[in-house]
Amino acid sequence: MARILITSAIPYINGIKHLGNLVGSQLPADLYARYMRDRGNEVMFICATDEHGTPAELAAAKADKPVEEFCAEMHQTQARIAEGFRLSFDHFGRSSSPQNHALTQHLAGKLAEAGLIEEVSERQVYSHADGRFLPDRYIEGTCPNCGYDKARGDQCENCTKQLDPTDLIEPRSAISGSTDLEVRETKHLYLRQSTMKDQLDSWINSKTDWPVLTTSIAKKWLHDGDGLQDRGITRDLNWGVPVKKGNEDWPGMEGKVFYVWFDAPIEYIAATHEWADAHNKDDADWLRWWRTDKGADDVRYVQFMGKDNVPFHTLSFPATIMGSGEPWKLVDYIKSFNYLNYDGGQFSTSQGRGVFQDQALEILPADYWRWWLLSHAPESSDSEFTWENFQAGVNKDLADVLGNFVSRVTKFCRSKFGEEVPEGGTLGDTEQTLISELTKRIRAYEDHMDAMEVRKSAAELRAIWVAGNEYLQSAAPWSVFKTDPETAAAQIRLSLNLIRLYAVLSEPFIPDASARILEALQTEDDSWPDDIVTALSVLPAGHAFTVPDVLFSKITDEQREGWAEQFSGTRE
RNA sequence: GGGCCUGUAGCUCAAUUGGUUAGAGCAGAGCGCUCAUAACGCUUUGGUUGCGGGUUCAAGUCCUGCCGGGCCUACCA
Repeated sequence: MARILITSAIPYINGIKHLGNLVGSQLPADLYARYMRDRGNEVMFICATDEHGTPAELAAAKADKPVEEFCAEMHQTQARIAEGFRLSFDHFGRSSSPQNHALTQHLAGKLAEAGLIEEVSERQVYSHADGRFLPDRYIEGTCPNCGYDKARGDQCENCTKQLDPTDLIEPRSAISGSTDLEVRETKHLYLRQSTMKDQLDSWINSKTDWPVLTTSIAKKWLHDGDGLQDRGITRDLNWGVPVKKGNEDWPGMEGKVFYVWFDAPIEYIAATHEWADAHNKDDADWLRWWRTDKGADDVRYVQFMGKDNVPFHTLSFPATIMGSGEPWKLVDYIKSFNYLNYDGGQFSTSQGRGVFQDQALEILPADYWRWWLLSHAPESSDSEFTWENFQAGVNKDLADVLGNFVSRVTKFCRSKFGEEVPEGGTLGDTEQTLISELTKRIRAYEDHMDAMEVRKSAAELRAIWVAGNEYLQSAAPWSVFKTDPETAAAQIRLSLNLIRLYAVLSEPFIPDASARILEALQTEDDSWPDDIVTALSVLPAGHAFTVPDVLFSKITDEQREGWAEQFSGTRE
């Protein structure tokens, strides 16, 4: 039994996320966590909300709520949605937790002791009307290069020229529109990750099994231009982790907080601490996942994230961990994803384009989304959601191939033998053929799941479902029954056991349907089929079951057309 | 501008890292079955692998030049 630590990139707090966010990290992480648990491993699956930063403050202001209250409510909302999608986090934490405050401050103190923190005085734009310093992107003005009047302070979207906010002609706040801006001197802490470049480089180079997407992004940041740059890890904001050196005040840093990208990944660790506290456990219980000197040396740590998160997880966070000089667990494998597009364009939060997570759950059960999204996960390149593909995939795979198989077997049994597993008869060559095919396919499924090959796993699972229909067609118990009911009984006994096997194998993808099948079969035996023959004899002759309701009803053309219309434009 | 990824059947994707005749699912066509959610099974149509050069006994795979799509480019996260 292995110990697997799994983290999903933590979703930002400023609103409800769309399906792209789900398929890019949380859903595949959940698939892997469920599978690893099903295989009997000890799993710690952690996620959280990422709550700090300017956008959170602005979203709270827009909602006319104090930021603490806004974040607390939105955390609850996101937690409910995660529950709705059956994301099986061991803990869903908050980056604003006291545990994260303490750990972030502690690690900053350690980095300072190691000489890896530098104080830098810099000039930032302050807006009197907004009462805050403005990040470059929140300053708008006329581009000095092309004259575009909505250029942002970091870059002109029109001519793509990189800008400094002070380059802008007639700069104004993007928040309030105020032109009452002032350049102020302010002091910030920088993480001297440039001094760790070689260490990070050799670490990345040692990860030869990582996806190209992951390592190429890391190498680009390490070697591009002047190489890895130092990074500011503090901000002039109210909402965040106050800058401290461990428990001590940090002279000159009063009123400042750590930058959200500094404290967000630390929350992976702190959330595990939150988990321990929430379950009345000791520090040792969470430290054994994270400290290699306290039991974590045999932990395999896997991170899931969208490609936009890769630099922070391959460079900044490892620099924090390594630089601390303490034996915190470094990530062993990073599974990164491309983006999911919506019907020919990007999902857009601001334009309300695409399907948001709360809306998805309102129109269809979680399993529909889980199956389609995972079987189309954007692994090798961006992938695309269209209503036609979604309808076709869900109807064919879930309703016709799997759902109908369960239906035809249980209903046939009920009509010919009653609602219990029939006895008598023996198995023949057709059954041997099925068993050898299942054995081969299930081992392939395990290999793909172990390798986190999401789409290939889904395709193999589907092929396993298809094998059941092929078997029924060649065994044809409905004709055999007319002349040889004993043999038909043996065939149906095997088929009923096959349904249980499907429930077990499918659990990581479609946990609700899996549970409903096991309930209908009136069994709690969900053990993994290490041996197929054994697994196909779990339900003995005489075992009672019930015929389940339709597992997956089909998406109609009318529904599809209605939803395509409903989600094309602005969110209600 | 720079870097990276990507382009394979009408659609969504494979192809053991250079090795037989480029494979699956969906959609289309034909046949079969009648237990089942008009479901299932079998057979089948469909490709000059974006385009042009090159290396090689051998190229979807490597090199090069175009064309198209996408992402990142460090103060949104």
